[in-house]
Amino acid sequence: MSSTSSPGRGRPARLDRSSTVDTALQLLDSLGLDDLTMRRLADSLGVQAGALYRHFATKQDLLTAMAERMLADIPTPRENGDWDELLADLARALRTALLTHRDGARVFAGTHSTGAHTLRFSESVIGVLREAGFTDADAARALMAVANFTVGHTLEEQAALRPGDEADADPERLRQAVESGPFPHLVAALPTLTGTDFTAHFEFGLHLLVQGLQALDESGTRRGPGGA
Amino acid sequence: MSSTSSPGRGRPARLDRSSTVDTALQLLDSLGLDDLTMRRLADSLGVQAGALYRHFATKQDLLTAMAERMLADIPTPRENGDWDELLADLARALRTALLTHRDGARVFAGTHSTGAHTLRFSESVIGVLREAGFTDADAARALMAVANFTVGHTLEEQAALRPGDEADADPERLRQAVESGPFPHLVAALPTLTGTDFTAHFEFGLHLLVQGLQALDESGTRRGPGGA
DNA sequence: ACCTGAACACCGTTCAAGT
DNA sequence: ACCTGAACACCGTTCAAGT
Repeated sequence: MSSTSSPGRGRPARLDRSSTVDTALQLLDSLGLDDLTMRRLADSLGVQAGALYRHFATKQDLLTAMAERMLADIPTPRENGDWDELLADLARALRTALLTHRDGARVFAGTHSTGAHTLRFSESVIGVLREAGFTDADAARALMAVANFTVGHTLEEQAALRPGDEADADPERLRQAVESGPFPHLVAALPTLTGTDFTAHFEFGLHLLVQGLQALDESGTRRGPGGA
Repeated sequence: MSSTSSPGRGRPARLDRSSTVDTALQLLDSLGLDDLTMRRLADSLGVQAGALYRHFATKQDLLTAMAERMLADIPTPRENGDWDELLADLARALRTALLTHRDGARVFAGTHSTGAHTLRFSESVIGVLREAGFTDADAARALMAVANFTVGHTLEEQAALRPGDEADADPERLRQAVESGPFPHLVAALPTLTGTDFTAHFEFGLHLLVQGLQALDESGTRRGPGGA
């Protein structure tokens, strides 16, 4: 809204990290990660490619800043609420954040931001779990499990929605391969495997993880009934 | 052992897909994915880069064949045994297969093989679950959840073990970022988060997924006690 | 201080021509 | 049939020189 730069219009553009990341994310959406080059980004900014290196040490540094930016809008969890719903909402917010940009999961998976947004997300997940009574170690490992599942899932989801024109070169090749071999169980599962309700797939896996944590909670914490 | 090619020795090497994939995987281990180029692979095979395109349509095609090969040694599950242990063993075998090659998870995540080894793995997972009484759809979604978690985890594991010299530029930067901000929960979780017992991390997440499936099994199947 | 111009050392891929 | 040689259209990154 009140951005100080109008990238791509005026010729003698002055760069800064923030508006460069903005433009890079727009370019990511229109070109995809494979075609997002330092030279094309420089063009979009009205600048020579070398100029980018005053602000980002490497392309990897740029990608890390883009990944960090992607998590900017993930909200902090409510103060009240059950831990299992708060945790699920954080996982959903992460998936949504990655889905917001083309190849978002691939950018995120290829980087390791230690920026404020990324840390705030981790703090939220671990906070929800520690305040629910989980061990420091269990909270940390639950964060990793949920984040790794979410990234893995979204990587698949965005890969499945990528190619050619409308939907499916992949499902058809898979179907043919499965049906021409000794894979009876796969044949039965094929309708679901090639289905495109990725939200349902994600919710299934997320539910398993949350259920697993509930089992751990009950076996470890020894709560009396009706505890406030 | 009885390989028909001696890549890198004789000059007028004849190429074929199988031995080219062998050499590519060796090169992957020594150079890493970012430095594995068609030209370097061609050099290793004593051939010009263009010659590779008689056997692989694109580099992506080569990478898919490499991913497929990585799963070659994953065994079929025993006929007897509890479904939860069989499932966990398949997940462990997938992680091990990806860990066997440098950047293995990155290669695998970037491809979509429909080859025999990949299909056999999927068939095994779905078979274990369907024979345990799970729905076709639940078995399919459980496969996706377990595979996505395993790939996501191994991506992180191999990324953490990559860089510079021995261990940690990353953990130190993370520690400093966490401790210089308002992240009390993260501080408490930091020892576990920066810990290097990736097997323990993996087993934790895997346990959550299996527990979740057990809960689903019990709520859905309505088993009497002691059923054989 | 920040950007340009130009270069360095590469890429994936294609394709006529050789054998 | 399969590979060579050479090219095409690019890359990420560096750095003296300009302003």
